Amino acid sequence: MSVTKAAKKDLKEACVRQAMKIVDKQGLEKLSLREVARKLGVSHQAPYRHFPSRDHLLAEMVRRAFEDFAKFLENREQGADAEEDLRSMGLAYVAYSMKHPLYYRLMFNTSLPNAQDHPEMMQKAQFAFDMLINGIRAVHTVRFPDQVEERSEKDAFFIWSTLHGLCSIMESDAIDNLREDPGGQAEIVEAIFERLGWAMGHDSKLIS
Amino acid sequence: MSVTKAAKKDLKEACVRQAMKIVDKQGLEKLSLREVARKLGVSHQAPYRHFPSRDHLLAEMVRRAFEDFAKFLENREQGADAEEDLRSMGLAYVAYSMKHPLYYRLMFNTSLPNAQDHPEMMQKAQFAFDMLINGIRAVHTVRFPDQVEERSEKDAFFIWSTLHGLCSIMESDAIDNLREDPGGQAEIVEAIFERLGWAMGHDSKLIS
DNA sequence: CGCATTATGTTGACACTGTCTACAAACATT
DNA sequence: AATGTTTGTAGACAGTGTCAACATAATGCG
Repeated sequence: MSVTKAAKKDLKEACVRQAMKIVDKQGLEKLSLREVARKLGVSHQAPYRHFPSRDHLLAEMVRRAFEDFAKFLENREQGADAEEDLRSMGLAYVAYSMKHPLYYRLMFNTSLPNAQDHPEMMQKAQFAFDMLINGIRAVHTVRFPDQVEERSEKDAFFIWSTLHGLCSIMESDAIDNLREDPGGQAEIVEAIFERLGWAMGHDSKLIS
Repeated sequence: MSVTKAAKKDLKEACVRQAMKIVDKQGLEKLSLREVARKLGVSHQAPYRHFPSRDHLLAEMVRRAFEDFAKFLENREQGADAEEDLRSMGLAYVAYSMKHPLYYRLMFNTSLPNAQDHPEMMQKAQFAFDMLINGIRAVHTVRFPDQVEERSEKDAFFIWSTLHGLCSIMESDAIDNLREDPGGQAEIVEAIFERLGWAMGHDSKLIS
């Protein structure tokens, strides 16, 4: 059996791959170390030689998900200007959460008991967040050159909050359950990006 | 033992209360029907006379959380005008998530395998969402009287996304972990509400 | 090479969990 | 009081994470 062979070669790698496959097919709840071992044709204790506990396997999966996520964001098609490019990154964010909903949940919905016990994981998360901040800085450098640092971080949390909320809500089917006129998540996504643009482009001197 | 007495009186009620207590103290993961029964001094099968499965107990807890949440939103201090009142509701939303983080997770982060199997729960969720939409309608009736229906639902999803994302992110300690200058979630909350206001108050005739 | 140390995998056990079945007690209704 | 229904109990089964003791394969060193 090829799987078993792969396991013999590098069980740690095989465990992670198999765990990802299980999460992808059966959801996070059904993931168990014992089933990973079973599917790989090894004893139920074999994975423990490579992961001190179930949470450590989880953390490694989250780390990879962040890595994959960041790579996906980087490979987006670049926009014409900074603003277009930021929008493109936002759309890529949402696209990823819809393409890999379980990886997305892995990253943002998995409550690791103590996240700071897994620093490599946090580092990848930080990297993804920095991508967002840099995109925003690029926009503000053009639009509000004298307020770049003042605005960027706050805008980053604002945009991230909105996108994360949107993705979480979309994944829960809440949109179709709560709307009177269901269908068309795309319509909602478009409306939200429109409003994000309004909030970002706001120049306080114009209105208040 | 008073707990046992209470259990004898109405075991179903006692189960829910005890389960809430456990979730509050030990987190969602540590919640088990058997421990609920143990703490109540009954056999491990007794709760099954009142809940067909663990998920049904979960669903009942979520239902109550939504009820409690809606009540909390209703009891906010009313704002002077519609706009102030909507802001007050948003702040109450965030305040609740910080005051009862585990109930909040119960509502929005608990992945019930099949949510539509628990209609009473969904109904309470719908009720809470309707409160938000009505608050927004009140604002638009004043501000954009000719676009109320056109804007309200989309704004509702926008605001909800942002608030939900904000609460999720705050609960995960990500803010303090990702910021260079940690501390002061309040600062972030304020910035986000400011931007929500910008996006809401936007009149397309003014800018584009 | 051969031996010793280490890394890796196996087996069995323990304490948990949710849930099924079979039984007993308590209660209500006729 | 007899009967049937609701409610709680006891035991079993399959599943889980994890610990301890053992076996084997790989590695490095004399």
